[in-house]
Amino acid sequence: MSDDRELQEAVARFVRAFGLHQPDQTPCGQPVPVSEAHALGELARDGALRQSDLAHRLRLEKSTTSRLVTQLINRGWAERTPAPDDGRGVLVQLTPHGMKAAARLAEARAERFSAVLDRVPEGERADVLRALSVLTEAMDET
Amino acid sequence: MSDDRELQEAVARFVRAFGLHQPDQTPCGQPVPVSEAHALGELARDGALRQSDLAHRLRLEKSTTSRLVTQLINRGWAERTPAPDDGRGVLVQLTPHGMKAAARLAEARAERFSAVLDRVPEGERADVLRALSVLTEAMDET
DNA sequence: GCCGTCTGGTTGCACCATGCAACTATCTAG
DNA sequence: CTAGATAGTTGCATGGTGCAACCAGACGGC
Repeated sequence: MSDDRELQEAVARFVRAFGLHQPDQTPCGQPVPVSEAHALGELARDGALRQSDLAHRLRLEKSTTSRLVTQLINRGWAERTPAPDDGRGVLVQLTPHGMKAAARLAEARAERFSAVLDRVPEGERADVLRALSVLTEAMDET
Repeated sequence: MSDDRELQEAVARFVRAFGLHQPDQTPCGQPVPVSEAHALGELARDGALRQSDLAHRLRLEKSTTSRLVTQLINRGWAERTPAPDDGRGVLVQLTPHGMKAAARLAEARAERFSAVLDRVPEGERADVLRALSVLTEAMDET
C-alpha cells in the first residue's frame, strides 16, 4: 500500500526543507562546508581518529576523506600525526582552533534545532526523536 | 535541554545513513543524479511546470534549475516549451521517455523504502511517517 | 630473511551541484 | 513610452565524490 509512497515523499520533502543542497554552508547557516562540519563533529566528540576510521564514520571513500582532512588542516582546524602503532596510518586531531570552530558550529546547530523543536508540539518531541532514530537504524540495516 | 543535541545527532546520522553524499546516484541505487531525481519526481507528479516554479519547489536558484532542466533534456527526459501566458517563461514537461525514467525511479524508491519500513516495527510505522512530516513542517517554518 | 598480498593514504581524472553576477527578453506600472 | 521587476541563460568560482593508479608499511607463509 501507500506507506512506502508517503515515506518517500516525506523524506524528499525533509531533505529539501533541511537545505542539504547547499555545498558551502551548513543547513544551520554556518559558512562551513557540510562535509567539514560532519568531520568536525566527529573529531570534536571523539578526539583523535584514524583517517580510515573517520572515512568509515562519514561513509566516504578514503580519497575523499584524505582531501577533506587536508582542507581542515588548511583552515588550521586539524593536524595529522603518524599513527603510533601503524607506520602507514595517520591520526587526525583537532587543533585548539578547530575545537573552537566545532564549538561554534555546535552552538549554531543547537540554536537551529532548538528553534525547530519549538515548532514541534511539546508532546510530540520525544516521538520525533525516536522516529528518526528508528528510521536511521532501519536504513542502516538495509 | 539535550533534546536539541539528540536531534542534531539523530539528523546527522540520518543524513549519512541515507547516503545523500553520493552526487551521481540516488540513495536508492539508481544511476541518476540526486537533483535530477527530485526534479523528475515533481514533474512526474504534477505534469508541466514553469521552470521558476520547479526552482521554488526544489529550493534551488534559477540558474541551477536552468542547467538541471537542460540536463534532463539532454537525456531526452524533458522538453521546454514557451509558456503560453508569459513570453519570458518556459514550461518544462516530461517526455514519454522521462515518464518511464520517473517510473523506474519511483519503483526503486518504493523498493528501498519498503525494505526500510520492513525493519521498522509494525506499530511504529505511522509514528515514523508522522514524525517526519512534523519535523519537516517545523523546519519549513524556521 | 623474502616474496606475495593486504591495507592506509595520496593524487590524477571525470563528473555532479550550487550560487552569484551580468546580460537579454519580456512584462507591468505610471 | 519609460523605469523597474521578473524569467531564464551563461560565465565563473567553489565544493563534493568516487574510481583507478600508485606508494609505503604491515603480515603471513616458506
